[in-house]
Amino acid sequence: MNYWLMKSEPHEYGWDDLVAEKEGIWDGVRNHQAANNLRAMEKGDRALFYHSGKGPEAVGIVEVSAAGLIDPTDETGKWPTVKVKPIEKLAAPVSLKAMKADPKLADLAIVRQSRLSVAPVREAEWKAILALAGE
DNA sequence: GCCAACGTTGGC
DNA sequence: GCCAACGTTGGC
Repeated sequence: MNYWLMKSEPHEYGWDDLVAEKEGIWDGVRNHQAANNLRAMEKGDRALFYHSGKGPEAVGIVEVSAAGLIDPTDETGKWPTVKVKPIEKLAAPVSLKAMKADPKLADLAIVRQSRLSVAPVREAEWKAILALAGE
């Protein structure tokens, strides 16, 4: 089981949109580092759903429901994607500020490189974030 | 193949 | 709205 963090602008595609759809496809990634992370995902992996922009915070947990897909919006047929489904909304959202303030999360990929839209999360980091969420 | 210029993303 | 970080493009 691997853990990830997936970032989205809530105005473009937010947690509520995913819940309404029941399953979402994570298309539109055109960044090699993020794409490599998408390729490394396996069905059953868990990811934090993170809202970027104003008041950036992790809001929910999703599960990878299909992995190893090709982005249907990609004309070249090369960029990867996955499908995710919502598991649960966090009891309390975890702000980027709170993550940055936690010494256990000092090496978190998203803290170190804010522009990465799909980032790995270590198991210890995952647990630390859930603790911050009051889970 | 290097590097400067430019564009985009995302936090503040 | 600004700026830092990063990626991409294009001239040489």
